[in-house]
This record gives sequence, C-alpha cells and structure tokens, in this order.
Amino acid sequence: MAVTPLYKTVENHLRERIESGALVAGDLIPSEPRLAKQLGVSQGTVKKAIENLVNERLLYRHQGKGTYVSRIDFDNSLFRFFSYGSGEGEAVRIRKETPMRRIKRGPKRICKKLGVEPGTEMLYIERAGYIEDAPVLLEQSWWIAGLVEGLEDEDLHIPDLLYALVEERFGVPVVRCAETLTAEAADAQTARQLFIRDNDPLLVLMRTTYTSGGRAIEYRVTRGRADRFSYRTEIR
Amino acid sequence: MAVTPLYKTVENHLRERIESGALVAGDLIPSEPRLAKQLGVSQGTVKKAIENLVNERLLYRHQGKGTYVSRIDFDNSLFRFFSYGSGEGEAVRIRKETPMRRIKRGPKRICKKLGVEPGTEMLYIERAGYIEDAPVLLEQSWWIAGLVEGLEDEDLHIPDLLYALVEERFGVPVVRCAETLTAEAADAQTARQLFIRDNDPLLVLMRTTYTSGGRAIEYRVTRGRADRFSYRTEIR
DNA sequence: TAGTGGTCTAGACCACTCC
DNA sequence: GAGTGGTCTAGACCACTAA
Repeated sequence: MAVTPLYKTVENHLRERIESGALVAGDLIPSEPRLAKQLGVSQGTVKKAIENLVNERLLYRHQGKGTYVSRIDFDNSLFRFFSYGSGEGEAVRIRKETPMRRIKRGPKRICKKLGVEPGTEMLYIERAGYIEDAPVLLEQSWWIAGLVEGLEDEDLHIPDLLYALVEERFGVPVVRCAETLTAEAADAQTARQLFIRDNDPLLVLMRTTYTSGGRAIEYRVTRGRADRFSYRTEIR
Repeated sequence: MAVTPLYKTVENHLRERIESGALVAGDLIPSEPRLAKQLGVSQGTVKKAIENLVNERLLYRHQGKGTYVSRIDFDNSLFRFFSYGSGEGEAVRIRKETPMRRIKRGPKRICKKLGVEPGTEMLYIERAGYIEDAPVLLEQSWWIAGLVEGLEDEDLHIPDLLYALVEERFGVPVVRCAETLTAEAADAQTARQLFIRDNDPLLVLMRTTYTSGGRAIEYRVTRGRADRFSYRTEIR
C-alpha cells in the first residue's frame, strides 16, 4: 500500500504553490498554526514538512518573523569556484562585463537544449569575467527572446548577477539550474581573449536555467582558465 | 547567552563516539529509548538529534532494525563522474589495475599535505582505470607506510575500491575525504598512457583521505581524460 | 512477540521581532 | 503584547524486522 505520510502532503502543497508561481522567491508563507488549520493537521506535522523544505533550501525561516521562499543560491554553483593561489579557498569577486548582445535565431543544438522549436528567436549574450582586471572567464548565453524583451537594449545595464535583473524587470523567477562540468583545450580565439596559449586547459560549465513550471529559459556555457579555478568539496 | 539545545548535546555525544573510534562504520548505535534514558532526555529529543545526523549522512536508519554509523560514500566523490556519450548520466563501471607500488621517502610536498615530517616513509602506488579496456584515468597515491604495512607486497591483490582493503586488513577506518578538482593539459607521458595527444585536457582530482581523529592517511591525484568525464549537479 | 524506527498529536515554555 | 518560530516533553499508534 502506498501510504503517503501527512507531512509529505503538506510538503507537496507548498511545493506546488511555489512551483506554480503562487508563491515566489522572497514571499512569506502562512504561519505554522495557520497552515495547520487550513490543512487540518497538527502544527507538529506542518513543522516537520517545513523543516524538510528548509533542508532542501526551498524555504528558510527567521525566528519571530516567519518562513520565506528561498531565492536560488548561486553560491552552490560549480562556479562557486575559488581562485587558486590566494590562500586556501578564499572566495574571490569576479567582475563581469557584457561586450555583446544580439537577437538571432537559435542554433538547432541550443533550441534542443531549451526544448523549443528550432529557429526560435533567441537573445545571445557574451560576457567576460575579470579578477582584478585580468580576464579569467568567458560566457556565452542564449535566452528565449520572448521572455526577456528589451534585454537586448544596449542601454540596459546588466549587473554581475544577470538573474536578479531578469526576475525584477521581466518577472521571470529563476527557480533551478542544472549544471555539467568538464574540461577542454582552449581554441585560438578563446586563448587570445583569456591571455593564455592555444590548447591550455579550460574548465567548462554548461548550465540550463529553469523558471517555474519546469520551463527552460536559458542555456549558458562558461569557460574559465583552469589555472584560476578549482572546486573543493568534502565527502563523508 | 550561548544556550546549547539539548539535541545538540546529544548530537555531539554521538559525533564524539564516532570520531574517537568507539563507534565505527557499520556499527549499530543504541536505540532511541536507550539513549534517552542514558542521557536523561526525552525520546523526541534523541530522535531529533539522530535525524540531524542522518541528514548529514553520518548515520542511517532501518525501520525495525536500528540506527547505524554510515560507511563513507564514494558515490559522492567528484569522480562519481559519468562517462560521456553513453546516454545521459549513466554510471559506468571503471575497472582499476595497479601496475606499480613501492616504498619510498615522501616528497616534501606530499608530506606537507599529509601533515607528517618531511622524509617520512610512504607507500607510493600507481593505478590505471579502464572503461571497456580503454584507459581513461591514472592515479598516483601516497600512503603513510607505517599504517598499511604489507600493502606494498605485490602478491596482495588490490580491489577496485582500495579503501575496503585498508579498513579490513589494516583496521584503518576511512572517515572523510577532502577533494579539489581542476583541469590541466596532459604531459607527454600521461598522454601516451591515456592514448591522447600532448596537451589534451585532463580533469584532475586531488584527494586527501582521513581516518578517525582527523589524521590524514593518504594523498591522491587522479587524472582523467576530459572527453570521458563530466560532472553534473543541480542547484536550487 | 518484542524491539526498532516512523508518524502524528497536544501542549508547555522560550526567544525573537514588530508594533 | 501578540505573533512568529525553536525546543522539549509525553504518549499513541503504525510498519518493519528478527527470533
């Protein structure tokens, strides 16, 4: 018998309200007693459901204030990389510039990644990342043009965290990303731009970004100088 | 005032018993009612403490059986990599061979990583990993020789998961690893061994392995063909 | 059948935030 | 002071495991 625990039902209720966009990042959700009454369960059960969602980082809580829907945490990106050399895993600020943006039809490969018709109009953006004025990464990103109309305007300044702008200006919440990391050898053009030699190693991060309802909105490839990036973790 | 919640005290009690080696991987810990009595708290508090440690994957539970100390989970290694090409993130078995092992004094760099005196005797091991008979990774590892006496014997077969042998044969539990991932270009020798060209990209994983009490026991560098490895994750 | 963990409830008291 | 989440307790009932 597939018996679903009550707290799972509560979790799913909240998950759906977030996934559907009824609750968006930063929103205050109803309090424990309120939810308990609404759903006809005890406060302890609501607490357990919320605890689980907090562990998943879908929600966060502040004593005395309430429970909020999380903003996506890019500190968990694989490019939460640490600069090499500078004493053991210290986070380093990467400044980003946006030298190029242009509307064009999406290449077949990209359309497929985003699950849209081949030839769909895309906004193509190229960015460069600097650590203390030295270029260390290059980023190419394709957005579904219809979702971010006006982002192609060169007068619109793009902040370091592009997603903040997309959420605020276009009302498209960024909910989730899938990332794949690998390495490749630099081609001539990339090498020139990053001041390294041809075939020097690059770390390559491919990212698909999703908004609510599981819709993909962006595909992005970031290439970073391998001598400037590494990734650390603990296993237990 | 720094008030420590009771369940934290319980967590720390269990953590200490594990860290000290009084409880080792696979052991059954006392039941909830037993711990509650021992420590003079309610069963709910014990349950909360254990839940937290389960979330950290330090423990795992089986309904009807009990609560156990986790074995280290190498599926969480960054080299829980997936082979490319073979349909989307399917795990692939990597067969390992051990062509070389030798006792020698540790290079200064390695001794420092392991926190031992320069010149300490080490067991140096070279291994190669194959996917369907194609060599895809090379591994160099340095062990503190005194801890694994006899491992240098060529007649002693080394299984794919070396750590299993170390735990069983030498009674040295593997408790934790720290990993750093980056990329580099293949040198001539590595390229030859992996059947790639000089300067082709490699993913490089550096790992320090620890036993109980925070003592480092191994330093390892694994180099894999970038075209055969990638790493995936989700961020939320 | 006895012992384990898993779910759920009800209620007490505390600490923090805001008005 | 009213409302929020955080901690802690006590106890009921269920599901799974082992003998």
